[in-house]
Amino acid sequence: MNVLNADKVFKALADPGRRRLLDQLHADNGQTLSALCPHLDMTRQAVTQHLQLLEDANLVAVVWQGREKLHYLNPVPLHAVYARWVQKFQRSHLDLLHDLKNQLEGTADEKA
Amino acid sequence: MNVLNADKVFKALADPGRRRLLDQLHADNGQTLSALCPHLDMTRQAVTQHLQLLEDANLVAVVWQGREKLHYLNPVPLHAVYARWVQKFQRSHLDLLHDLKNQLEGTADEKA
DNA sequence: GCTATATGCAAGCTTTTACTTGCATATAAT
DNA sequence: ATTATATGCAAGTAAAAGCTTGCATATAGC
Repeated sequence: MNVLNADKVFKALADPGRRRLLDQLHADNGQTLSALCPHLDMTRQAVTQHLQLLEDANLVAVVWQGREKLHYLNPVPLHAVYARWVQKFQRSHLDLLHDLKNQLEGTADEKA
Repeated sequence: MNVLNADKVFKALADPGRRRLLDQLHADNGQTLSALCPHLDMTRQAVTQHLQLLEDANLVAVVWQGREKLHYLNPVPLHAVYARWVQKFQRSHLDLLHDLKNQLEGTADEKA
């Protein structure tokens, strides 16, 4: 639960503004709040709130340098999400078409 | 935009009930609405609404069979999310610690 | 045909989310 | 010291999300 709080991570990713912030940091890691603001068509305070959620989800880490707040990406939770939510659901016999085919033909996997 | 509507997918994944539904389908693909309900401590109508969002995000496909509505997982959008949002952010020189080190030491990547 | 089962549709309520405005504080520059 | 820059904190509003209740409809079984 330490590295992956799925709920916080997915909720953090569920907002287009926050995804944009991640892209922004990807383009140039370690940006300050004021550097990030101009990209987002909302007030600085709103951006702060979004960044706070990203931080809570452990997707972004902050380093203070004097009066400046530097933001750094943390890729770990994304990878954890991948391991838990993407790999698990990948293809194999869980494939939609495979199951549909079985269903329609009554081929296999019957209950009894 | 056809296969990946990132916004719909992430918003769909942002709810614990909906993630639970996906897990449920992963355990047993092709379940009916009534089969899915008992796991979710909410009314059938609420579950319907969640499933509708999953369908809109293209994470679940529905096949009608008489009066029964069968739900099937579709792993494709999850994989698309992976390609766009996980792979891109993975390690390499974007690593948090690497950047922090540079920042503190003033090693490289200076603006001018 | 009648009753039970599986589901849909829609209005309304409650909570959460996104955002704003206004003011406060700390660091830096001159 | 004074002024400008970078940010925080908090209350308030508006919109969206989650869920419920109540009624309607269609398929299935007897």
